Amino acid sequence: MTLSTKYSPSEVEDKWYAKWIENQLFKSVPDERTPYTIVMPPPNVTGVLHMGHMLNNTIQDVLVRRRRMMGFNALWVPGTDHASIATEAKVVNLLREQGIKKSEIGREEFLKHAFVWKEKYGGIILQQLRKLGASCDWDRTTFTMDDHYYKAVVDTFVDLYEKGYIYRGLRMVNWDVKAQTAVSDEEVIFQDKTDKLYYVKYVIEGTNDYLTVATTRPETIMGDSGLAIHPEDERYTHLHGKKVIVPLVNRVIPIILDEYVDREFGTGCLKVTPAHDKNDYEIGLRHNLEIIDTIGLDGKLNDKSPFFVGEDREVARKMMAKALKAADLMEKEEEYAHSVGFSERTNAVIEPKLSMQWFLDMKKISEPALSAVLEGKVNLIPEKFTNTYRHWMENVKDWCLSRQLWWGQQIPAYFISGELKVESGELGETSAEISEKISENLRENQQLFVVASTKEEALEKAKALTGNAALTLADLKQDEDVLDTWASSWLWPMEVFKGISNPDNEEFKYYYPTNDLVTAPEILFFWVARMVMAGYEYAGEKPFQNVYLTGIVRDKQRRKMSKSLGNSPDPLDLIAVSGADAVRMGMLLCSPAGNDILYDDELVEQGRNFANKIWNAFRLIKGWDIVGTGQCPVPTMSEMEINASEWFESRLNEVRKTLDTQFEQFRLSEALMSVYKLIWDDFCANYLEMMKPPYGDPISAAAYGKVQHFFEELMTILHPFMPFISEELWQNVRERGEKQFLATTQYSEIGEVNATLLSEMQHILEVVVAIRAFRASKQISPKETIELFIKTTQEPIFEKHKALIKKFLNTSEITFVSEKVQGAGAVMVGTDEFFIPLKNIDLAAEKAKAEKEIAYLEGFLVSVNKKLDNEKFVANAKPEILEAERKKKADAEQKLVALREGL
RNA sequence: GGGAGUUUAGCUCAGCUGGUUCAGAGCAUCUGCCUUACAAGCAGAGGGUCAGGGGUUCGAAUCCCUUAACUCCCA
Repeated sequence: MTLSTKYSPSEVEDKWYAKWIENQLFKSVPDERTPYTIVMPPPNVTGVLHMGHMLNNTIQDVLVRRRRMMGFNALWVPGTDHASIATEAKVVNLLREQGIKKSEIGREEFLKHAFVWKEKYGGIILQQLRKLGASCDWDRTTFTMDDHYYKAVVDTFVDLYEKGYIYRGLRMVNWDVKAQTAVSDEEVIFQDKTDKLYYVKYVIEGTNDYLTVATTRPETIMGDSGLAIHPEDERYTHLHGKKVIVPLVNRVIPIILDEYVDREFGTGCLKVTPAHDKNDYEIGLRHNLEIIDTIGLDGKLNDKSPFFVGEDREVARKMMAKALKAADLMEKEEEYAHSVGFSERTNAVIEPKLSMQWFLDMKKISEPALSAVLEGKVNLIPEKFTNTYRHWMENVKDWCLSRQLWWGQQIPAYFISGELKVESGELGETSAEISEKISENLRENQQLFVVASTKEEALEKAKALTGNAALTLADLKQDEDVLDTWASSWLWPMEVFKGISNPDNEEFKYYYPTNDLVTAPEILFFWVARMVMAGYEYAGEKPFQNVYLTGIVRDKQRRKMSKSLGNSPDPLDLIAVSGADAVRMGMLLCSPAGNDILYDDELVEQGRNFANKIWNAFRLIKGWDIVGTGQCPVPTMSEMEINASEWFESRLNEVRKTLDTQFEQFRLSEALMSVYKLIWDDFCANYLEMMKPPYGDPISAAAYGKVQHFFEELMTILHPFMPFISEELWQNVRERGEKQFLATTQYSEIGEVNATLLSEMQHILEVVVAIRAFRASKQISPKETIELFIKTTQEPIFEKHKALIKKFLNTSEITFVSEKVQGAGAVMVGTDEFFIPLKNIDLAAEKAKAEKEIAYLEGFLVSVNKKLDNEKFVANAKPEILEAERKKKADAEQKLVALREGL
């Protein structure tokens, strides 16, 4: 068999993934074993695989594969999120291309289109994850709008409402004019933008004087209902209690005093437009100002505005500026850089808008979620996120649950008759009047709407509420809005096991709480924290034990990967070129928990090189002729082979122990590095070189068996990181049955670590390196044999490993001496001395080298002696440290003696 | 403005409760090698006053204070 010197992953990866699936290796059903469960953060149904998914899912796969091999009943549940805003936007766009308007076809028809779209394009990402090697139980793939899931979300809403946690309220929301919905604070992205800052004149009533107000939004002037100054601003003390005239509109509004005003900003005068700015709304409430809503839901000026009706806010802004200039009410305008909120989904500038929404009171429900993390029932990894988490949870704001969309779970509130929505205040109403009206409505609403899981139940409730038995379904009108997507995904760890819709089922009891969650810190609050809340509220138990927060994948210049920058490689291309194993390894090697990873092609290259190294180790082993099989007498192993194998076994066990602790602490990149070095340095560079028979010679069956065994062991510990190449080589390193797979092979017990043997070999290998360096410095070719004299106090060790030294250093002869050898180059390792006879030795250079070493050691001795002569050190230092210092001293002294002798 | 975090070799990071031969790894760099497993490789080598300053201590990358730069979260 001739094998290429290069490993080609593409031939291998698809083959094994298909076999794993065909044999249902990733399927899990409850049994007597301990479960290990991960639920995948469900990607958007609209999504395509990007580098962030790659990192995140690689980590999950590593964790779950390892547990599977540790004998746990390992389960990784995949799924997708319906992502209301993002998906609805895609469907709307698609329909628009076909000339169909959402409003024309109506809700039912629209949802049909949406589902068709979802079936066709949704979940591509899950297909792509297979390329990465994701070992999910695909039969359990869940969608947040599956029937049972939909019902769970609706029932939860009803339950929370009945518990009094949900209320309706008029709030300033972030309005996305493009998507026609409110979006959460987290979905607003602030970006720096340069706009104009307009300085507008507000004439003081009854005078010719005016105040200048700086604003970026002159189109909201029509909604002004006050002008605020700081109470301690001496420039304006004389104006307290006065009134000003709104430019062009000619409405008279009061000057109010509020400490919110930043005296440094602009002129220190702030126009207050309660309907169109969050802070202004608050000020308006404090001062009982009018709320004049002049901008409609579409972002265009409405008929409450005296002019520019029907113009878009951006257009109206320019028109207003022009009109102000024409009326000589504009003092000046200047360039102004500020940060503006954009919708994450549609990129539209967010319009603060007052509207009626459903809210969840977070106070009560968030308490257990906070203490769970503080008490360590749920661990955040890395720990530093605990602070951020606490800070957020202690200042948690109520959750706006409603979204003005159709794609999602429709809010199960039924209005008994007529339209009750209060969009905003009427012209001329004060905020106090509006608040009063709202609470009136809420009181009224007690009779006017009911919340129920189904329309039929709602009807019963409505009848009971109104005492009107004649009510029919036609008298009920369900709220048009859907719930925020997070109001479905917060149930994810439970409802993937139907833990909400059928709480007593066996699967839920078995798999819940799950073990680890791997996600991005960006969604710590609006997803992770809420899952913990839901977990305690509905299962009385945390949803997971550990939350591993990954970093963000950036490019080399620390820029986020983004489509517009074009700095993100296509993960599938990467896999096609370098193989999934290489990509996985590249991503993992440089991603300690919580740190951003700076993606670079070099990382994947390192993965590819590693795969190739392993491949070539395999080729070497496969190429050996074996004697001792069949009829032939079984030759025993040589002493070197025995020593080498005992050493490697200890080394393997040592690393496996290290791996256990590294995994416990989620130090995955370190764990992978341990495996990397074990394979490359210990196995390939050392062990295989020790075991390798001279060219053309066969290897004994016994020795071969050892090598084969260790190679298999290495494949098992490599497998979670690089599942494909490890499976491929494990399958081929010896005969396997049809149904045997590395992916489901169980780890062996970790054996003993012989520390003496390890340090012994370490010393020998150090000697090898030192003498190789000596050879290199003297330009002695590796082919040239050397004679070696050893002066040591530990002769038995060198005697034991004589064959190894000979092989590694290409020595002709090894002789032990008790005196320094004249006319030879000298090398010192620890207190052992080595002499290599040379034809022409540069005595001066050797002498200079020795003197340099002596000078260093003398200096070193001074510092050690300083410590040992210090009474406080001797009195305070721990005994083992004292002991170590004394040994340093003795060793240095001994070395000095040897060096001085040499001179 | 409030809070948190980071700053260790050219790059990315380790370095636990202060103490082994004057700080480690991988990558990158340099030198020499196409030595029949692997040039996607082998054998070596160089590289850091641990951000600056001060303090505590017999002893500080590690603890405290301070300055600076950067990052994130909240307002």
